[in-house]
Amino acid sequence: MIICIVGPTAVGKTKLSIALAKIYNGEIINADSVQVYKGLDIGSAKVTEAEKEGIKHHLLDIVDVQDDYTIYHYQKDCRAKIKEIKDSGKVPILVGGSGLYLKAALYNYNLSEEKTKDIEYDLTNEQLYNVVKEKNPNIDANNRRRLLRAYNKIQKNIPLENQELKPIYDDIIWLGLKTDHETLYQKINDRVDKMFPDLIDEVSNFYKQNINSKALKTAIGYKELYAYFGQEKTLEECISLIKKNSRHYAKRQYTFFRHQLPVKWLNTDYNDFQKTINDAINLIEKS
RNA sequence: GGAGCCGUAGCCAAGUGGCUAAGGCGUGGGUCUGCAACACCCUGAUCACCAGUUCGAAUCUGGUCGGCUCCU
Repeated sequence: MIICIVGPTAVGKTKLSIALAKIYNGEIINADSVQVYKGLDIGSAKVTEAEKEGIKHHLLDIVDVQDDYTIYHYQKDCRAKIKEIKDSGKVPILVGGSGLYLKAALYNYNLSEEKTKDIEYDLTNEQLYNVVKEKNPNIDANNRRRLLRAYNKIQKNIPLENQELKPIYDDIIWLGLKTDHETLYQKINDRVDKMFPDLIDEVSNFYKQNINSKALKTAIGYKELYAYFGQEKTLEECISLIKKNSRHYAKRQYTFFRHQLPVKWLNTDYNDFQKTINDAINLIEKS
């Protein structure tokens, strides 16, 4: 059995995962693209030692912020951890909001290490699209990043994958935590407010060292504060931007989990979390 | 009581007689086989109300309602 707990940011995944780990003799594998980095603790809402309650956690703090970690690395690391935990007779519990990371780890994505990054070509989107559509007619004609990705592959003679995607394990239980939008948005706002002022220290440390890695340029809570330290925005503007970006992110997460993965949903009951845990157990027992 | 300004989508806002009322933000809905906390797409209007002028009105005129500023 592999349990996957997904859902938007701030919905209570961490809490549920600890409870289930205790019940099912599980160990937790992080499935969050930011929490793999060392030092990105507050902004990514990483579990604290106290919150872990002695449950073993994997794939947290495994890379330095200046290094780039991608879906390829996650696929490899996560599969290794699943095997390791299963071999020890325990239940792997994957927890996180990075949908593509989970899908890559658990589905038959055919990834291999790429030494070089995609290069920019002096071509318009339309020109790229005209080449790429021959191999992948479904590609989004406006999405330059994905067009470039496909174009680079074509230039390097790497075939564009088109085999059917399916899970590589047959014992995955997908649990999705959700709550109504109003409550969730309130939770997100509260969570962001509580990150301050500590988050400022966390980020200024990296800013002073002039680190501009992928993680810091893309993670919510970090990229916004860089604009504050760069004096492009006031702190107040940054905070509301962090909240806004978190809300947008939560919305995209819902969409991804709803449509890309066979998730069984349950509601978070903030007043009686034991009820949420029981609901989760019921879903697991039925599977 | 008098004078002036204003009323366009949830918010901001362009348009001041003529194609189908710009745009931004938010909201909602999506896409996804390698940067995924990424990138991208879709989404809305009895132009305050009523009457008039006109071939044609958000735009001009009158009235009503509402708001703001100033004067007494």
